Amino acid sequence: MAGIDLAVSTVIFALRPAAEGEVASVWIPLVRRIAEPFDGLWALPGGWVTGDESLADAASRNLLETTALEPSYLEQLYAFGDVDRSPSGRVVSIVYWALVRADEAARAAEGENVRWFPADDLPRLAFDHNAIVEYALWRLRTKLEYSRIALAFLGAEFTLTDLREVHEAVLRKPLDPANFRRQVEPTLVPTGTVVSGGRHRPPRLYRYNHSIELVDNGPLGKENTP
Amino acid sequence: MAGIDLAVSTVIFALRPAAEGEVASVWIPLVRRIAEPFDGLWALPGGWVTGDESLADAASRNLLETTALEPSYLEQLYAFGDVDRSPSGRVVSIVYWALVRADEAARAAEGENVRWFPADDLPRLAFDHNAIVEYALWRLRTKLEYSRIALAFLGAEFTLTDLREVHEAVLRKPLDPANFRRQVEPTLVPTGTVVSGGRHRPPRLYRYNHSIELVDNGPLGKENTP
DNA sequence: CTCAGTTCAGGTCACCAAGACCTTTACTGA
DNA sequence: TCAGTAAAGGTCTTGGTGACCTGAACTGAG
Repeated sequence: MAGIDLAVSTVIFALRPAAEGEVASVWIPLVRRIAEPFDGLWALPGGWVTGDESLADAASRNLLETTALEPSYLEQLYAFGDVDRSPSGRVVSIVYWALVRADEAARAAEGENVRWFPADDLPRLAFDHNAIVEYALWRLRTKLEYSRIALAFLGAEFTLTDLREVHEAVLRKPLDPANFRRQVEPTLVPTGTVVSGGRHRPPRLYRYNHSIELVDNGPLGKENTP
Repeated sequence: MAGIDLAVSTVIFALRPAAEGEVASVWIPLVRRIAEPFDGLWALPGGWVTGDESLADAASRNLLETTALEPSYLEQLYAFGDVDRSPSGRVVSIVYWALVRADEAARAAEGENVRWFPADDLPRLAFDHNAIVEYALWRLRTKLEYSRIALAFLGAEFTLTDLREVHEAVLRKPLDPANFRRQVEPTLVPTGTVVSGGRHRPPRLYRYNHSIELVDNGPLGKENTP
């Protein structure tokens, strides 16, 4: 056990709104490494685990420090521990994945050392981080189909079209509005109000149904923060 | 990061064959702790991660050393890292779960310090190991329904009844033989031979269909050893 | 040799969820 | 007032599932 360093990293997903006739898509923030190894390359935000915080706390803290983001959903992804994944010594990384709302994402100061990238078109990253993002994306897409994590991308109230566009952005394919409604409406509560202003029939606003679990993580349940 | 110890533990599942009119059930081997903390209590087999082996290798090695078992399936379960989970200091445990065949399980020398327990009726265990086993059981049962891990409990050739009994043991409920056949038969290859000797129509023997993936772990894929 | 007992193998039927597609509703802006 | 647009709500078909039934194939008792 001697000589093994323990790190946490987080794959942070946010939606970049549709850019004029486009569809929205999934983006992630990366930080530029300013030291060896992989000096100059982009990498997942992360850092070392301190002795007095849980793994999830360490992930949240690092995320706040490096990108100023607070996630609306946070879940452990996987522990990566191959012997040769870091040229500078043995590092085991506990990786988390997080979802942030669009308004939250705007707070992430872009700059010299923090930049957003489209999740499925990344440059070469430091360490094994390309593979990690690929796996995180797979988890996000898989989980979207059997749980309700899409809500973590949205605010407290939203229309069915908002929610459908989140699904379409993550899954990268159009969904039938009528069928989508049938599937998700039973898990939501209408607020009673509608959104007027569009050149069409005004959509209803919905809210979470808190009596239905957001995701089913089995006995682990309560780690997330939705 | 100073002062954090990194351990691996494994939840090992095996089936105990039906005992006279009973149904088979899931059992796990535990080791008795012979030092503080929790001296005398039962715990999951595990140990420290050395600097020159991957996490999965460390799990396999510890499993072989403490219980003489070699799993037919091995997958990472979760990284447990709460601050107070060990009274003797900060320990982060990467936990794996494994499946072993019945013939393999017989090799696990029961003795003063290794004993098998029924998975859903355990005594109080050391550390947070009760919660860990509960989560591992949930994963096993969940995964059984959407993948083909049940095959890891069986040998190379088996009847549909063998396979169905594995499912019934894990899920703790009887399954309709006809419906079960319809669901799994397309994923198997008949060997052409039958088993005679029973007081009934002789069942066919089947084999894996290697052209179909055992489980879908996405881009992580190849970590297991089925 | 025959038959009762047992499980395997293969089918039917009703039901439900999902996808494709259509109609009506309700609003805005020209 | 009307054209355009998306919401809301429906129908129809299909595929998968659970419940259940029938015949096939074997063994062992009488």
